[in-house]
Amino acid sequence: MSDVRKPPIGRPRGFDADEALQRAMVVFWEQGYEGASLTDLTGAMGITKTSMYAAFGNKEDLFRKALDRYADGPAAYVARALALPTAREVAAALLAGAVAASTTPGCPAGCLGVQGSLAAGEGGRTVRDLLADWRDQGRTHLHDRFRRAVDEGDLPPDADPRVLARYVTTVANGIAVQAAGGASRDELQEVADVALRNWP
Amino acid sequence: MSDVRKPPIGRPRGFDADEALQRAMVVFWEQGYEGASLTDLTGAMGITKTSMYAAFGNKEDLFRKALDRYADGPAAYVARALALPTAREVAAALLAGAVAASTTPGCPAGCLGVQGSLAAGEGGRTVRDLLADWRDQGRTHLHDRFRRAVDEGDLPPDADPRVLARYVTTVANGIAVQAAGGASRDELQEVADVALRNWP
DNA sequence: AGCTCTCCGTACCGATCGGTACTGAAGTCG
DNA sequence: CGACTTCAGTACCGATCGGTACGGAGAGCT
Repeated sequence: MSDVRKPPIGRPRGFDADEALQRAMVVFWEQGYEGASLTDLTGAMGITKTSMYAAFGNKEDLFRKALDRYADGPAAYVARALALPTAREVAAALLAGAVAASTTPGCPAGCLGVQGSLAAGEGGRTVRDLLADWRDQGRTHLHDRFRRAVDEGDLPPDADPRVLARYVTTVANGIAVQAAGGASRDELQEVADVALRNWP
Repeated sequence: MSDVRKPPIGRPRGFDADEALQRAMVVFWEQGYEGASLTDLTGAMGITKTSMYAAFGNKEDLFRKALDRYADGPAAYVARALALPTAREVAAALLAGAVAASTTPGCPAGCLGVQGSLAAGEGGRTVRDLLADWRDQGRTHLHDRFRRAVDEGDLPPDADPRVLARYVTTVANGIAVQAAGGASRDELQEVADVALRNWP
């Protein structure tokens, strides 16, 4: 913590760590945490195991960093949606973002935060809980946003921001599952539209 | 196929195959297909690997049989819901059933058909596709049921049974993900209620 | 009894898992 | 240049993966 910038002594690394992390994220996204072997990961990253361990720690650390990158990249729509002026716009943008992110051509179908690890064996419990916390954090932010909307009169006073946040999150999660099963972008956008027809 | 009943020659098996399959189903439900090792499975089943292979084939066959059992057991609410007289009752029973099955005390949280395998490595693709087909089959049945409801005048003529079926399925899948993340039965039932507030 | 067939426990198979030690090359400094 | 440091590749680690060969034990039949 004393010196955040360390002088580049020695041979500099011969690969782009950002690019490598991006590739790793895609592999985790497609195959899940347990389903992605180090061979799969390093193969896609274009580096050897040694380089991966030196640069990222271990498999679990790599997944954490990949999840951070996912949050800042494909899942950045969440933060953008939360900043919109009305609760209805927030909900609509969140679901539209989930549909878009889960059906982006060239990217794996679905959501890393869901299919990265839903059920896991002994070794994958930590990551499973990490993802559960990650999803729950998104739901909590939405809850806070909807509570504010009630305070501001944007949502009617009898609206329950807790249940609404859980509802929107549930639909978004369901969209991810549907996308993983092959549903198309248009089909899922129709679902998102239906889900908001009853907005208070 | 010529003789469906084969005489019980030789030593009869010393364990209850139904009970063993039930235990295996629970392990798959809790840990997913790839996350459940043969050691986990046979340990919970109370038999050895040899007995398992003799009685069920291999791991993939065991999963198939466990999924069948899941469909006839915890997921039997689907067939019951489809037989209800009105589309609204069908949808409500389906979501309530998903909530109940995903939050049954003493059973793993969530739905085997979802968390059994959403994303998988090389070896788990077959099972992943099997589950995707399984989910899609449920959606198709719901689609048929809603189309019939439109024909019968139970649903308004402008209702789109395809989108409605996809919507209900999506919410049900989302409920499973939420349950896997620790959501309670009451919270999810509230979500199910909200999801049906706009029913046509 | 004696035969036959199956069950079930052990011990083992090659492959792969995540992770590491070691080596030689290659870049950056004095 | 020469010292230093980190790179990347190979070869390997013990553990575990799904799956099997084998052999003694036990139950049903004649």
